[in-house]
Amino acid sequence: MAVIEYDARYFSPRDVLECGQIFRFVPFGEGYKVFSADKACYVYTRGNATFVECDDGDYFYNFFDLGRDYAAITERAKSFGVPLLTRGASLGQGLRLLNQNAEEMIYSFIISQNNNIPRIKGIIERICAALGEERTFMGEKYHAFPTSAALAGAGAEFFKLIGAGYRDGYLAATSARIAAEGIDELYDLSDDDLKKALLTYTGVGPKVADCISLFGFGRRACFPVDTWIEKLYREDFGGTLKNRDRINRYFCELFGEDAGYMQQYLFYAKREGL
DNA sequence: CTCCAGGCTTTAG
DNA sequence: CTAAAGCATGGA
Repeated sequence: MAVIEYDARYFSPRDVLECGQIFRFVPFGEGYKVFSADKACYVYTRGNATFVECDDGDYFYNFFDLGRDYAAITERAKSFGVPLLTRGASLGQGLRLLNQNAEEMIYSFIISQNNNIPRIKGIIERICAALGEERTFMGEKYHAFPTSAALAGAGAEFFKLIGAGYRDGYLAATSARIAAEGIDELYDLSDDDLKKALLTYTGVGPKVADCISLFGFGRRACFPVDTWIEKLYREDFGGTLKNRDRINRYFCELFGEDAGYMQQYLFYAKREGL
């Protein structure tokens, strides 16, 4: 069992997990058990340090983005002089952007559309329980996120049955395509070309493509615009645009290379009612 | 009852 | 090109 230790000021399990970038985690012990692809870890804060216990230290070091300096990122966030962003970067100082499995992100965010986080978590949990390979971590069983082949084999009826709603067809079509083609060619594309490519998958629109790029491909310049961002755009930035693609362009130009981090601080701040 | 949730597809103008 | 209807589900 590998154990990673990190400065808790810039690594808060709660902030990292409860900000909507990941849907597979459960409260456990002093912190949480977190599941990604076919792996698991136990993350908790004790004193001034946050610990990650797992079987694959390299995977979770990268997963939690521990090679990156978030002191610099929060400082840059505060430099814009936007009250909501400053509050988000201050109270959400322990937030980090995760580097998650790309295929898991594709399916998870297709499910997320026009949906709420508790229900998204439930749908994903039922999919994993039914189709994911069984594994063991810390003496307890869990299920890996299913392969695209397993998802494709289940078909639309299965997704309907476990409560995915109208997204059943999207999941069936996209899993069938990925099971047949794979996604290897996506990794080398530029940000713009990756987004265009993602938009060709059934059930993936602009917002979902940005989430997949940001959380699944490490494209930190992406800025997903959802209902919360649209609201804070109006209320905290005095924005008047209505088209989400234009709002996306506005924020990307404003924040540049690390727009994705700023998006998370803003999303966090708005949802926490800061 | 209506409204909303990390929106997308389809159709109409 | 933009605008709007339709879409499943569950909680507030």
